[in-house]
Amino acid sequence: MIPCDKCPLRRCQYFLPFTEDELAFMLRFKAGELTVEAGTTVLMEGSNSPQVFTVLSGMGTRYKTLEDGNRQVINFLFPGDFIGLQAGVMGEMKHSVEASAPMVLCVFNRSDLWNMFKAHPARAYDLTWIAAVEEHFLGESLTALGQRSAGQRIAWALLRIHHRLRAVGLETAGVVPLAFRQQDLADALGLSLVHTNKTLMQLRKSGLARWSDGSLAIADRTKLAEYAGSAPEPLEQRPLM
Amino acid sequence: MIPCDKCPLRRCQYFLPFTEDELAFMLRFKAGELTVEAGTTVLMEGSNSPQVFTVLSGMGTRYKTLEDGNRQVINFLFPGDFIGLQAGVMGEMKHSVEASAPMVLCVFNRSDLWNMFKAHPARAYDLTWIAAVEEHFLGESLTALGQRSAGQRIAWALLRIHHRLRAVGLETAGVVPLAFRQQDLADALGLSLVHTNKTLMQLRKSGLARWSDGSLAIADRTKLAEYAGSAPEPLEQRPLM
DNA sequence: CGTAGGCTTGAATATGGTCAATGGTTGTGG
DNA sequence: CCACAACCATTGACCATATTCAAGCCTACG
Repeated sequence: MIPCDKCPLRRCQYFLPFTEDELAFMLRFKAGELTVEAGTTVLMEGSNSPQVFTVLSGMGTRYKTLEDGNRQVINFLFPGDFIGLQAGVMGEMKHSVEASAPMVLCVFNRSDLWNMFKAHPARAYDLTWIAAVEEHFLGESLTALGQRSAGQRIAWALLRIHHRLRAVGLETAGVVPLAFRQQDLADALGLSLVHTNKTLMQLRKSGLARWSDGSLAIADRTKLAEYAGSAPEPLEQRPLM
Repeated sequence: MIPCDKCPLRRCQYFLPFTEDELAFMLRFKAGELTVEAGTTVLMEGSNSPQVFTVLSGMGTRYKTLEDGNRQVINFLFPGDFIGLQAGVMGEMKHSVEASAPMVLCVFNRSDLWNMFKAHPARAYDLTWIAAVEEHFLGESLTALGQRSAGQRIAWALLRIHHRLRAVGLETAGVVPLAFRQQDLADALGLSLVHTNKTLMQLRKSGLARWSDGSLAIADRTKLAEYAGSAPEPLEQRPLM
């Protein structure tokens, strides 16, 4: 198990640094590590997990399944993302979590959360901050689904994913690894698989973005952002739990 | 100014009750009241408000405006909703807030938030809980936009609004007041105004839901939920800030 | 009385969905 | 080593849902 003081994520500028005090707390707070292979369901909608997690490495999806079998991917999970807040404070998960690639998760005990609020207000504040960031991103997603065309949505999603992976140091010469299926993206953006495929093909042919064989290459982010109809967002720091 | 111990919202079963201790804290925490008329912008995207709010009465919208002038309504605001978390913890609002009807807001100083985390972990925990509830609702909205047809979306939205207003005691014989324009609903659901209008008309003709002149009447919630393709959700309690 | 804002309606159009079939790759068992 | 199944990506044809455009109506308000 990687102790928090040796956590590779702490080297990313994307995350706010820990104070000595916080680091000491996290070392005790981290209860273990969970390694899962691609395809594993980590948390189930409606479950009452005794644990909460932080993604240490790998990728996954949060999603909801509807009565009619349709699926909505709420968002994609990348290193540094916190999982299980709803179970943590509300007592029940409102969506499921599945690994799309081999994943390593830091495990925390839900019962320790309350202690954190009592004894470590700074960490509690950070957790709320993380929740606010999540809320912000969901608002962005909602805006994409509500106001953008299929092409713009896909461009926007690829940009956002690229941006997020760059933030955790997974980019090399404009290329990032991407472990999802086209179906996942389609389910995230409210598009059919067929249309998603055709649109991705267009982006590929126009040279704006190339996603195939688990790799996403974006040559000119500014141009893609223009196509997506969204300003390229700056890299804002956020806390890491 | 209504002191928190006399807050009418506390009488709603929808909200978890305060302990004596919490009530005492809230009495000091509440810094004032803000009364605005319909059409007023309470918070602007990008602003760095020194205050955060709770809706005491009235209705409003959270929304984002895009480069092209399009607008996405993130959600509707009702009594008991907390506003400004993002500015509170992240330092900047990511959406705007506008009053759709005369609104009274409880005002809190952003600078007191950190004191709350240090001195009142139970209230801090509740704030995180509120954030998690918000996240849950946004996920539901995302699912509605991504997976449901126009008719289902509108039925779903009307149900949810009805449900929320019932929770704060604003229902009388299946009827709730509703201060929004059709354009607001259209912008919330990613539909055009024209199509929203026609769909509302259909719901009216089929007798499932009747929204006109600022009143929404739902005769049979079960039937409407069936039409919306969603299970009628139970009333879950949440904290009030 | 004139204007503005919001609601209503019809017709033409387009964006994206559905259906159906094919190809490539991987893994498994005979 | 080959046959087969499973899974995912790809493509074409057709169709439906929802958008856009355009106009008329009603009410509130100055």
